[in-house]
Amino acid sequence: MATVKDIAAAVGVSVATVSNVLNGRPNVGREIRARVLEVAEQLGYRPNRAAQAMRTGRTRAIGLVLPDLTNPFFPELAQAVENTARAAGLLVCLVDSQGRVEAEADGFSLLMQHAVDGILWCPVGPRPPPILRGLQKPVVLIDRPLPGYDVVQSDYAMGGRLLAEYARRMGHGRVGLLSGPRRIESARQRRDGFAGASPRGLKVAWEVHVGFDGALSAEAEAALRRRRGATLIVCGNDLIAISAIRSLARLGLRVPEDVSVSGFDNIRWTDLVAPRLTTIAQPVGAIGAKAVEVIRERMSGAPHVGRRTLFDVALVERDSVRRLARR
Amino acid sequence: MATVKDIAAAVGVSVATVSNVLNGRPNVGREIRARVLEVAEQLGYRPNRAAQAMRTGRTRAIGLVLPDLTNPFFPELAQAVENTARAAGLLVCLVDSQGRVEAEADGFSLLMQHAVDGILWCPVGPRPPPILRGLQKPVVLIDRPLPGYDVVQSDYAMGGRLLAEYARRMGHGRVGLLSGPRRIESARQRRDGFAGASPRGLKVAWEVHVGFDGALSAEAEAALRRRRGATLIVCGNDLIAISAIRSLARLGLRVPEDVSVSGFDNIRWTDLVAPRLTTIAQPVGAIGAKAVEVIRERMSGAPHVGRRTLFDVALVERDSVRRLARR
DNA sequence: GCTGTGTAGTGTAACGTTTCACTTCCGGGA
DNA sequence: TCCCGGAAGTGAAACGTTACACTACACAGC
Repeated sequence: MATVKDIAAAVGVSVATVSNVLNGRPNVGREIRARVLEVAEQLGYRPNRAAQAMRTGRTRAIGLVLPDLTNPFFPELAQAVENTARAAGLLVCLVDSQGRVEAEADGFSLLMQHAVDGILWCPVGPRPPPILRGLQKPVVLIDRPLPGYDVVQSDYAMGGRLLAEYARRMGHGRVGLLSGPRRIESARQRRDGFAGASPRGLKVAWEVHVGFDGALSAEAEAALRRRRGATLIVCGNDLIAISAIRSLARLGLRVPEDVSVSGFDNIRWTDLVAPRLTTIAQPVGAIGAKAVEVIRERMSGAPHVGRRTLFDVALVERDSVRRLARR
Repeated sequence: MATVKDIAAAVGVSVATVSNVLNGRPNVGREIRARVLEVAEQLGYRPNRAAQAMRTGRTRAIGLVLPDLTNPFFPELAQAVENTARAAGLLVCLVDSQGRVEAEADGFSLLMQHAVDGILWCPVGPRPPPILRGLQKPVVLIDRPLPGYDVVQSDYAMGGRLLAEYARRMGHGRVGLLSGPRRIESARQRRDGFAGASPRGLKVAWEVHVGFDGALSAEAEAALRRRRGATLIVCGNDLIAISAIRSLARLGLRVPEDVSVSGFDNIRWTDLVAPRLTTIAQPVGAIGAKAVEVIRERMSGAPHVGRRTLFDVALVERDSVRRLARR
């Protein structure tokens, strides 16, 4: 591959001048500038990123650390991040921790060795791993806030509120909660948004916490069996909702005729399952794009302010929640 | 961050010796070796990949170029690839081309600038883009073969055969094909496997090609409306099958009571849709892991032999194909 | 005592780029 | 005529690592 040296030799100037041209510095005359650009083009010159990285300490690559690509929320996010980043000339380095903090730490270590310029991170745990302490590169959180970090996410409180109001409007008085993990902040926000909205006459009969991957614990199964008067099961995300529907089906209960179920995320395929899922849609693509934008600002020196960027969400009404007759 | 120089200074040897220890070269005595390792550990030394890359020309990073993370086959694949790669100390750089060859080419350019050691690629087009001509790094194809490249994929011919035999066994005599894109080799393999198996008494009544993303063309909709005696619709993948089921539902047809549908891939959620999809399962995780293994061999000098690694697939019998009464 | 061989360790150039400090040249003002 | 300032361009060091060519030394065999 062609190097600055080759260009310099071809044009008959010094490598310093070539570098100056390539980096748009002003101290080069018109003609030489033009010549250099021309030759670079025609030699198919591409800067050697490793050499640049070595000299400048910047790699023009970012890390994307995700908990589980198997949850359809994340591929969509990753796609948006990658596309936005590539448009800005940034390479995306992927880590999928499969929900394990040790894998996450390994991933960070790898990313740090490669000296990525910044990290987009959706954390699995409630606190940053020690290895991040020694990182002087910007980190921007996606979807799940952690104290002291910038974060880009949906307005989950709004989502919870929307759901609560909708439940009331549809005549539901007692609901059961199949919430996401206790230690994941975004799960808590959804839950608190719902519980906190509490329109008159809406009561949370019970609550069980389960994983976001939709695997139901024995406790959750038991809760679905008993139900204690709940006419609507409000689930922490769509995966949980789909699992709940299946579980209810095994109990001989039909959704929404016998019991209603709501989801959260509006992942693709939620309108393909039966019944089609009523859920909260979030602008995943916009979140990914915004996250890249934020980290780019941070990479170019913007101060870290622990800022939270929120996106509006919307109720998507489909078939899994039934309107109850007014008593 | 600590460098070899720091270690050398701390131990009181030359940087060359430190490097020799770190790279497991033999010409260092026991004691010094131990000292160096100890100090490296305690200084939290991590090799600077950029500097290594510069010196050796190897980055210990690989590219993963995918057509569409939105298709559930690929996240699962990406997860397997990333995990296997990370276990081998390799960083995965992601490109999602959204099915566009220009985006694919951009991605390659980016990966080449960053000098990845190899590329895992699931191509969207029928031929490699020109930019790949100038690449001297190994490329291994995943899922979709291209002439002259190594490829790791499922035995799609076997899948097609399995499906054909099953169809016959279930009493279906005339089938319609909703095949994947004509120009994608893996789609062709599935199709040919099915059509080529042709047990006695099994007839392909019609065939329409559609995209792997499950968006049905007007022609496809029309074919589903007419059906021309087909009792089973054999779909190129699960996304197509799910779309077909929806489309049939809009026509007032129930699956499998009125018409049967089969899928391909066994993506997650296929047992959540209604009816649960009968399909062909492929070992996605194993494919991803194997692909990493193959590219690692290639990276360490194994010759390029245009080798094809095939994985067995299996029929997953669920509810979307009905047994027909023997006439 | 000499040569040969093997082990342990070192000095330093090189990879491709950026950047600081420097030189050279030219024109204008005093 | 001399000096100054700015514009245009250059030399070379530096980033962290590796690897080649080398030295120093000990010891065995004759």
